[in-house]
Formats: sequence, C-alpha cells, structure tokens
Amino acid sequence: MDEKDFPKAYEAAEHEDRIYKQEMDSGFFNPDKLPGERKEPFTIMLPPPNVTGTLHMGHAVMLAVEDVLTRTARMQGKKTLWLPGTDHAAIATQSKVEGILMEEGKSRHDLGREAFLDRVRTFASDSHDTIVNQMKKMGASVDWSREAYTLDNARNRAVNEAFKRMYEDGLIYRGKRIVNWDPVLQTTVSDDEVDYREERAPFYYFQYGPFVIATSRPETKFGDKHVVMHPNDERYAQYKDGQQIDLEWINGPITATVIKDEAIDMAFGSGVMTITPSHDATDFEIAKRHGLAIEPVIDMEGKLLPIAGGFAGLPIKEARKKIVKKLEEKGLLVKVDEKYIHRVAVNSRGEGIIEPQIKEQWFIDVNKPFKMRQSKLDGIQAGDQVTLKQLMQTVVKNGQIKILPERFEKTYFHWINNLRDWNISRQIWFGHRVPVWYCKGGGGRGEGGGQEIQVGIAPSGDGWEQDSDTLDTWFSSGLWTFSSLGWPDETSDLKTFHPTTVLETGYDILFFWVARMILMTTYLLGDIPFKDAYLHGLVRDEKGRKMSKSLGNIIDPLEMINKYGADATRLSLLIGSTPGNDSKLNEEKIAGYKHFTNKLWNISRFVLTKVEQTMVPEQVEPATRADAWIIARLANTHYLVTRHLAAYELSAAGETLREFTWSEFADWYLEIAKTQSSANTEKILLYVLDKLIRLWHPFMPFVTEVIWEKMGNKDLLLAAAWPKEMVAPAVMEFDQVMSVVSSIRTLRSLYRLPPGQRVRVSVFAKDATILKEESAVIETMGKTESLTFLETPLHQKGLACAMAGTVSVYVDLAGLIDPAAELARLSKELEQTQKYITSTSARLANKDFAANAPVEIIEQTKKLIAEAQEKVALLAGQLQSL
RNA sequence: GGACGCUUAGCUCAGCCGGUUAGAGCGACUCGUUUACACCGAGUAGGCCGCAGGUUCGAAUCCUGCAGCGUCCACCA
Repeated sequence: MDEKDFPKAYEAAEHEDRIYKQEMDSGFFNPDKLPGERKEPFTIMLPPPNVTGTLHMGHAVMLAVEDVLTRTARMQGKKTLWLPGTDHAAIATQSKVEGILMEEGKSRHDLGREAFLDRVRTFASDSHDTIVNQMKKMGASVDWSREAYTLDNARNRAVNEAFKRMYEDGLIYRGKRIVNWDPVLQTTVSDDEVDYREERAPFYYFQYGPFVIATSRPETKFGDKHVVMHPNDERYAQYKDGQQIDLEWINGPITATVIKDEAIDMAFGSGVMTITPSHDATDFEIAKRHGLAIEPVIDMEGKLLPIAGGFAGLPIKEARKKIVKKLEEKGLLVKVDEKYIHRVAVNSRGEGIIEPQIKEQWFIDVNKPFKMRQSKLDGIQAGDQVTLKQLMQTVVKNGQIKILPERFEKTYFHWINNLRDWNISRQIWFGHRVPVWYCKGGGGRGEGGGQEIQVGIAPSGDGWEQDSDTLDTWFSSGLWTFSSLGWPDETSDLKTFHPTTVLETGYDILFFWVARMILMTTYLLGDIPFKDAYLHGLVRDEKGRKMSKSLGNIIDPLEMINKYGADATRLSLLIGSTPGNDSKLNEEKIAGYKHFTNKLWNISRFVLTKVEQTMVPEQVEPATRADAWIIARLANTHYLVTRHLAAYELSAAGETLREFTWSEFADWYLEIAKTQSSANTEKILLYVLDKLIRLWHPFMPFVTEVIWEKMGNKDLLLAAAWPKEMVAPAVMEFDQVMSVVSSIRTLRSLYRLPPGQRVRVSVFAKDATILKEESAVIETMGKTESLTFLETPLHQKGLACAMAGTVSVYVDLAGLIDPAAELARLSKELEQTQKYITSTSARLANKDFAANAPVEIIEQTKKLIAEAQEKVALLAGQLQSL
C-alpha cells in the first residue's frame, strides 16, 4: 500500500459517522441477520436512559462497557442482541417540563391534562432523538430494529397485565398510608426517591402543660393532643398511660392524653414529645398502635387547615414564625436552639420539600404469601407459597443471579430485609395510568350501589372512569428485560433471548431498578431476568466530585468524542477503572488514549505499507527467535484478553492488550522487522496485525474497522471471528535474551554513535557460546541502518547489544562509552541480584519453609535462584572484561 | 445509629480467596530522533503497600483494633 493512502495521523472525525452507518446498514446489529449458524444467545438490555435531556459520562461508561461485551460476544459467534430503548422516567420528565413551563409563567393546570401531556411527549421525543444520536456517536452496536420505550403501547400492555396479575394475587392493594408528598409536583414519591439535605433551622422548646417538648416544626402542633414518653423513663413515672392533662396551647386550653410508647428515645431532648400522626411516619405508627384519631393539619398545597384557627390558609413557612411569636407572647416558649441542624426531606426527582401526608395510594405488598404459578427458580416450585421478598432473596442466595462485585450482594440483602410495601401510585400525569376503572353509582353491575371496579383491561360501557393516578416509573422499567421482548405475548424473541445474559448498570440504581427487575421477573415469569448483574462505578471529576451542572464540572461525552474520537473516549472510561468503584476522569486521560489510537493506526500504517502481500496467512512459522517470541506473546495475550473479558475484567483486558500492542509489537518487533526483512517476516506482521485488530475491535470499533478496511477486507470487522486459541511456539526460555535486545537504531541513539562508526560485535547463543565474532560498521543505507561485518579479528568485550532473531549480538563499545558509568551500572545490578540470591536462598534453607511450602513453590524458588545465579555469572563476566 | 468501601510511586489507579526482586498510565529527569508514529523512541529516579497488633515457614494480600476519607441505608420529635 502506498503511504499516501495512509495519512500519518488518524483523524477520528473523518471516519466515525461513515463507519457507524456501514455497521448499522449491514444489519449485523440484529441477531437474526448475523452470518453463520449461531445457537448460543447473548443478550443485554440497555438500561434505558431517561428522556429528560442528554447523555452524560455515566451513560457513556454504560454504553462503552456494554458495547465491549456485545461486540465480543458477536465476534465469538453468539446470537447477540443488545436491545436499546428509553425510559419515560415519569416524575423526572414531568418535573423538567413543568420547570420549562414555569419559566413561561404557566403551570400544568393552565394547560390541562391532555395539552400538558402533549407538551411532555414533544419534549420526550426531542430528548429521545438527542439520546439516539449520542448513542450512535459512541458506537453502540444496538439493534435499532427492536428499540423500545417504557411508555409505548406494547409496554403499556405489559404494565397492565403485570398490574392485573398482581392485583388478582392480592399483592397490589389500595390503602391509606402515610406517604412522601411533594407539594410542588403534587405527587407522592417512594421512600427510595427521597433525599435528605442538611439544614440549620431553629429548634424550639415549648412548655406543654407540665412538660417541655421540642420541635423544629411548630406549625404541625395544632392537632397534638397526645404527649408520649418511654414507659421506662423514671422522670415521668408519675404520669400514667391514658392520663388526661389540661393545659394551655396555641389556640387556647386543650386536654392532652399521656401515651407510653417504646419508640421514644429517652436521651433525646426532654424525652417527651407530642405527636402529629398526619405528617410524620413515626407518629403515624404510634397513633395506629394506640388507636388514636388521625387529623390532618396541613393541606396538599402545604397550607394550614382550619384546625389551625386563625392561622388557617397560611403557608408553612409564614405560619411557623407567627405561631412561635404567639407562643412566646403566651409565655410558653422555653428556649430556642438556633444551631440545630436537621435533615430536610426533598424529592430527588424534583426539588419539592417532602411533607408526609396521609393519602390513599396503591401499594405492592412484599410480605404477603401467594401461590407460585410457575418456577424455574432453584428451591422454589410451582404451587409453593412464597412472598415477593422471598423470591428476591432466593435467586441471589442460590447463585442463579450473581451480583458483581460480590460485596453488593450484602447491600442488596440488607435493603430487602428492611423493605416496606412499595408505593407504586403517583399523582402526576405523565406515565402509565393505573389500570383500574371505577363505575360510580350502580349502572346495574355493582352490588348494592357500591363502587364497582375493573382492573387490567379498559371496560366497555358508560359510566366508567379510570383512576387518575399514574404508576411509578420503576414499575414499568422493572418489566424491561421481558416487556422489551414482547411479553405478555409468548414471542420467539422471549424464548430465545430471555433470561438475559448480563445486566450492566451503575450501582446507584441497584435498589431502584435491579432489585425491582428481580421482583417483577421472578413473580411474573418464575424466572430470573439476568444471570449476572455487573455494576459499574460512577464517573467523577478529577477532584472526585460528582459531575453536576451547578458545579460546572461536567465533561460532555459528545464534546470529547468530537475532540478526541469515540475510541479514545471509550478507552478512557474502560481502562483504569474497576467494577463498582468510582473513577475520576479528566480530559488529559482521554487525550492520552487518543495517542494510543494513533499508535495503533501507525502500527498498521507501517505494516501495510511495508508488506508486498496482503493475504493474511492462516498459520505462521517462526524463522527467527524474535518471530517465535512475538507469536508466543500474541498467543498469551489472546488467552489473557479472552479470559479477562469473560470475567468482565475489561480494564485488565484493555491493559494487557495495550501492553502487547505498544511495548512488544510496536516498540520491539517492528524495530526488529526493519532489520530482518523477509517474506516470512511480512507474513508474521500481517498475522499479528490481523489478530490484534480483531482483539481491539470491541474496545475501539471505529479505528479498527478503518484499518480492517485498509487491510483489504470486504466484510465488516463487526461480524468477523474472534481469533481462535493459538499455540505458542516454545520460546519462553529466551526471555532473558529478549529482555535486553533493542534495535540498532536504539543502540546508536543510546550511545550516540555516528553512522560509519566501527564497532566490534560478538554473536552469542543463549547458552553464552560464541557463534561468531567480527568487526562491523554501522551503516545507513537509505532508510534503514544496519551492521556491516568486516571480518576482522574480534575482541572479547561484549557490552550493550543489538539483536538479530536467532542470536544475541553484543557490540563492543569500549572507548565509546563511559567505562565508569557502565561499571557502576553493572556493579549495582550485580549487587542487587546477589542480595536477592542471599535472601531467597535463606528462605529456601529455612526448614519450616521446606516442611510447609507447596512443592511447586519450592521448585519455583529453586528455579529463580538458579536463574539469578546465571545472571550473576553473566554480569561478573561483563564486569571483568571491562 | 447501622452497613459498605477506600488508604500502594509526585498524581490517577491495578494487584488483594497468602508464594518471583510490588506494577501500569500520566508527570519529573537524562539521552536520542531526516527513519510507521513527537499523538515518537531508549533509559533513570521515585514505595516502612495508612498506623498498631495478631495468624503463618511466608502478609500489600487473611484476622483484630485505631485513624483519615468517601458512599449507602435508617432517621432524631
């Protein structure tokens, strides 16, 4: 190939879009269109990104990791499906659109349900397009023909069916519970979606009859007619459970009742508190335990109700000050702690401050036993009575699902143990509508005029109204692995690709999503959703902070791709990080991998412009020691990379490959190839390059496809075969020699020898026998440099070296280098080696070691000592000749 | 309050179900480069593997305690 067809620098931007299009158009992203007979399925469901905007580095990691796994599987001949999609992300998306509306001075109520939903759909659709484009830029080899959306019609059928089955099994129920209410978005959120923010707020101590009570929320205290203390609290032993006490309170005299409950922390504050069951989860439970009346104080907009008397209608914040002032005037304010820090609950998907409220909501009961319909789960059979919690625990405990890294299994079990019923209804508009219809006022169907309800499928006839709530977004994403394959229909996709092979996602959504998928799948299919759950870490900035808009530390994947190429961006996210651990990213790192991309490009440039032939040989025979060595190293690299990939050790796989590519193939063998030009060398160069490009492809799809193309391949690398296991020639014993060789060019630069310099050369075999000794001249012939032997008598002083394949070439550099420095270097090395021999021999001589260490360790130790002794002899000889 | 993780070279991190003289990338320094590639090459320096104990023939690796940092869960009226 002519050099001008092969530019010196790889410009990613010139190739990437074209390559992606070719790959996509090939149809190979679709498992049905892959060439060859493929039986073993490999499935990954893309964790669907939220349609809330654009992709960030976290998504980029996910795409990079999954693409490596997918492309590897595809090359390894598996029936490979990576199914893409997006998530409607109910609350997050609605909140985003409401934010946009707010800037226009409108609210969703101004638009009405349908107009608002249209607006959200437009936004979601725009986001979707942006996301799809970004995924393509990353090189994600997903099957676009199977793309799904968590809120499309097919998924809605799945949601309704799932809901129906759970309802019929009594696992979904409707009930009045205390829930996390977001007064801004006017919806409940699940426990997992509540974040806590630390805030300094005044902490008030009030006189409440004979007691002092403490609170940071005086505005909730109107309805408090019960004062609670621990039954074992000596200080309040004189007060009995149920005792009535008259006292003066905010709006005048009231009668309070004493309650004894163990939920009280005696050490906190005064050890006495009043309770507000309507607006506090703990208080609610106490009230239920003691059968107390539950009266709301705050309305759904966050304003005080008539129970507050003169304060009714005031928003919380305003009311608080006024109430404190009033209590102060009445002389009931004991003291104020201004330094109190408490944690404020906020909606993590919006920004509203959570106000616990009592609402009628839909729940999934995780503790209620039901009869298992079907089961492929180890230890559970069809007909068994189980709970959802048990299902979730069983499949991880019995090893059917492996969570990687393993330590997250502990976290997972801990979460399940503390799991409460899952609130699945939301009062927002965007999302799957709760599939329940009510028929009010008779109509002939209902019995005794009660409200009739139908679940799952929309009823025909008049008078029916659908529940106005929507479902938690995780309800639909919990079905993802099979809803995306057509469930509840028994599609052939479902049979072929489910359970999926691996779920790859960030550890931050272990609870939200991973656990819920396990819940839904084990319940609905009696099967696992995936075999492995591989959790990647979070990408942080160089200071270890989360990337966020407010910090302005976001590294935009698209910008990096434009600047450094998708391959470099991918490598920077894949290499140098381990599963489950966060990693820090900075632009320099990405730039570094751009250099590597270019290196691979130039390796190919060298090989392809040098070789005459272009046919990649099936097999190669080493003609020189260097040949044997590089083939052996390639075989070893292939073995390690394949094994690492199978174990999800992507970073280790990448590092192994990089080491071989750069340090061994490029820096070493290519230099040798310059001096040992032959048809066989060319074969080997092509052979190694071919394997290398294949092995790199999952990591760097773009540059490898381009090189592949330049190698004269007509078909895409995408569907090419992963190299078969290679047999390494037996060259390991030459290790020592190879480790000191370098090119003549290097030799010359190292010792600053001008061309034409006369040197003396000794040619040694591995066993140190001298094969040939001659004088030589370093000559520059055209582009290459070589040693020209002069057939003059030779000297014994062999020092630094060049090499030729089958032998070591030691060049006598006496008089050309600083003898003192060389002496020092050799002495130091000798000393170190001797020290090693001493300590290792001592260990070997230890009788406890001999008695206890395994044989192979002892053998290994002996071998190492022998090798070191050999080295000492060699070094000593060199020193002496100096 | 409960749990988990991290602490290894100047920086970012591998290694960790015990076993070669503890590694890589970046950075620093020295030298080289009309050569596939300066998006380059050859080298050098740089480590009580957080601290203190313990187990073992042998510990960066296992156990205990401590310290610092981080994350998650629960949540304080």
